[in-house]
Amino acid sequence: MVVTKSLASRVKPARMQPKAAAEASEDLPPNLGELADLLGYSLKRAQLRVFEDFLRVMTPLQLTPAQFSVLLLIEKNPGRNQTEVASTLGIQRPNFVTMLDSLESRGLCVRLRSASDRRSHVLMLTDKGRATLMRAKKLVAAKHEARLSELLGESNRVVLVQMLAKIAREL
Amino acid sequence: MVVTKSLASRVKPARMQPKAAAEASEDLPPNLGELADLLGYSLKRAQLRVFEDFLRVMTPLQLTPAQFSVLLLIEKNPGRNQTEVASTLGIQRPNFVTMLDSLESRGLCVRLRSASDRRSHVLMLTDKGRATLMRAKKLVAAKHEARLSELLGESNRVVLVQMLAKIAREL
DNA sequence: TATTGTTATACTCTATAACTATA
DNA sequence: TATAGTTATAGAGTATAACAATA
Repeated sequence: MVVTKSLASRVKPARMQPKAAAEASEDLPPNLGELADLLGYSLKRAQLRVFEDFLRVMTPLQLTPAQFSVLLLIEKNPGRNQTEVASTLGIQRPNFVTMLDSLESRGLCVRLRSASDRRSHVLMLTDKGRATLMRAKKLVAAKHEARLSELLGESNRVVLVQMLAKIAREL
Repeated sequence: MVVTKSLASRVKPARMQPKAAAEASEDLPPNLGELADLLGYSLKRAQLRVFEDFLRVMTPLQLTPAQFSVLLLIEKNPGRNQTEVASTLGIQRPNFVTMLDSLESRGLCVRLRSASDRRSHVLMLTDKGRATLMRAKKLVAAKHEARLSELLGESNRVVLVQMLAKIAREL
């Protein structure tokens, strides 16, 4: 690639690359350089890849990672209200309303008026929600986490999760 | 995020969970349960935390992680066109236009018409771009990556990056 | 007065189709 | 015909203010 002189003169030339000596870099993909050592960069790329694989595996059940986490949390903590579940997952309460609308309209969970505090909605899984979640867990374990375990080795996978949890907790 | 930091940092997460979480913890935060073992979950939470820290450290230079990665890639691979840089970073070409508009309007980089193919724009850093990037690198190394290294230990930090890169590459 | 769920809204990211100018 | 950069646009995800019902 040659640069027109009048335009190029506006910037300091970063060492003219000899056309023939441009060797590998002319037709090969760009070099990541220091980007490859940046934790945030590999973290983001890995997260996108993992979510992509999660969605692929979960296609038959049509559950996003966020929806799956909501169902898991309600199952483990039945009777909690929207504020509690949302804040545990780092979801803003207004945004959680739409998420719940979706899950409830699919018959996976219900909002029940609390008798002790009539402002709050107690969250519970339906039978269908429990059944769907059980199928989802099996899919995730058998096709998603298993694939990661195969790629990294199970002990490394566990170490990885613990390091990530530590970052989320303590950074 | 409603994660209590000071307390959580002192407590090693117990792998054993009480059988019925609902009864015992009416006033405690909900139990994450199986969520804590899901790689995708800790991956996402860690990624948000790391980007948050990056933005905090980068406040004086007003560079997002994405903008920083673009500047790094242009510095390392001067003379590449928009399509090459964007696709290397996993950015859609239409979205890259706005990003470049922003960086170019701040005088950090320039688009030059290629003489060999007048359709494409060759990307280069300006002097200001190089200076800003150098300051940014120093901030990231001294305040951001150093903090992660302190948290995990440098050798663990390197291992973590390599595992994440492997996921991004091979999953 | 404070809190729960909700509505409205806005801003960022991301994804796709289609246009233009070049090849 | 195909490609590079661009425009327009639409869909997620996320953040904040404010309101009604309830405490």
